[in-house]
Amino acid sequence: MKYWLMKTEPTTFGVDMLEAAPRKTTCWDGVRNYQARNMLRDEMRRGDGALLYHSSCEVPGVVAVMEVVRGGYPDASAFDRKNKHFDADSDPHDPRWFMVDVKLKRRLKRVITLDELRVHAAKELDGMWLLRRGNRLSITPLESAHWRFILSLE
DNA sequence: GCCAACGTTGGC
DNA sequence: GCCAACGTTGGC
Repeated sequence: MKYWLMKTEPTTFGVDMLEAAPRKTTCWDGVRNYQARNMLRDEMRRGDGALLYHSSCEVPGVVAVMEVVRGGYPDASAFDRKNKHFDADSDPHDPRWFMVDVKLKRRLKRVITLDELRVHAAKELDGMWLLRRGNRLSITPLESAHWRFILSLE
């Protein structure tokens, strides 16, 4: 079992919308980056843990714990002409983009902010993807020790 | 295969 | 809105 951190802009899709979704579950579609695609397709499995992170908002930070309830499968939004993430070059018989399903396990009691995570960047959270300079990947792996430490801050 | 131009991300 | 950092594109 692996752990992940998944970024989203709350104005586009945040924890409120996830909580309101049927069975508090959603497909995580629209990822159009090859590195992230490879993780979605090859590495993310049912049962993995994922932290939900809000970016580009007033207080960026970790807001919830999720579980991957379905491993990588083709991202249907790539085939939908009307979808913002439509990709004419993605062949349904050889899909280019993948997604997973995630379910909200619980909201954190409070937001664990980016600022707070940074405090520990050189020690407990050394090597964490999110804290690396210039990192823009929307899905990143999380070491289990980092997962535990972040949740211990709650 | 190089690399300049361009687009996107995301904190501030 | 600014801008650093990075990914992608496309001419050569």
